Amino acid sequence: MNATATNSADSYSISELAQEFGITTRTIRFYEDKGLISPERRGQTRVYSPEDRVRLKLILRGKRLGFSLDESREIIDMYDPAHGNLEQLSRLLERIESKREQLRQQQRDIEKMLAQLDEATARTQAALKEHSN
Amino acid sequence: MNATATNSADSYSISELAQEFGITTRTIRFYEDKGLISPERRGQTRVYSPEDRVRLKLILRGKRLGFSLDESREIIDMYDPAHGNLEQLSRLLERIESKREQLRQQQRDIEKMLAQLDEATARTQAALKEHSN
DNA sequence: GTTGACGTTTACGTTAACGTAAACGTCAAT
DNA sequence: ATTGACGTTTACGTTAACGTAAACGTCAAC
Repeated sequence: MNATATNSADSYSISELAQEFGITTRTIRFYEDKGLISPERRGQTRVYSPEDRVRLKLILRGKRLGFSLDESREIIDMYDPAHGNLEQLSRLLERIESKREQLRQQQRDIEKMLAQLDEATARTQAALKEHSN
Repeated sequence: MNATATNSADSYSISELAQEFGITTRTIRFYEDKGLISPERRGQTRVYSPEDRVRLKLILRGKRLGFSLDESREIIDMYDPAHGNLEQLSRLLERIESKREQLRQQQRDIEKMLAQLDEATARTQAALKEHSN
């Protein structure tokens, strides 16, 4: 009943993660190629930490919002300890605010679309009533 | 001061729409190729109606939400008079509800991302304070 | 009458995000 | 010792959504 049967610490195999998130192992390796995840190696085999899992989660969440991998990478980079100098830090703040604005735009878009769908539902149900003549 | 200087009714040229929405004319023609817009022709020239403009708006809104052109087409199709038979109508209702669920998922994703960005802001500001030593 | 702004079609090029296949290693089970 | 499940690398293929260039028509302006 344990997801990491043979592993001592919290770690995952590539196929475990693939199955959990409904993606292929090829996809996960592709993300590694693009520098989004860097799992450890036990010999030649990839071993994923809980942090790696979180990164995957963030990537897929970004995907659902239509973000590119580069954009997701940006968001992930915003998460870890801002290690830069003062200028880098203020630019980071700007980028964060920029993302925030983008997300707010998406919220507005969603509201409008949901309203449209409400209307569509109404019209369709009306058309259905017409059919019951 | 009129957007449709030489036109009698409400209509737009391809470059007017391109400029208004910040896209290229090539993009608009591409959407036409894909069957998302079907402007009239005055001779060989495309003439866009207000309805065409709305369609464009919906497409671009979909884009901002990461929807493919096919998905946007679906949403647009949901808007016009549901002309089908009873079975088609109920399937339409299902598709609408499906889209609605997808949008709700996006709302949740956005909430979580915004929370992450809040944390990121806090950490970055903390790092900035460290710098003022 | 030619220049320039705007339009057209046709077609090849490009980038992102994987899919898919080949060819191979490894280890547990039969 | 061979089968099967899982892992690896390398590499070519694919789809979506345009970009870009070529080659041309049209119409008002100079």
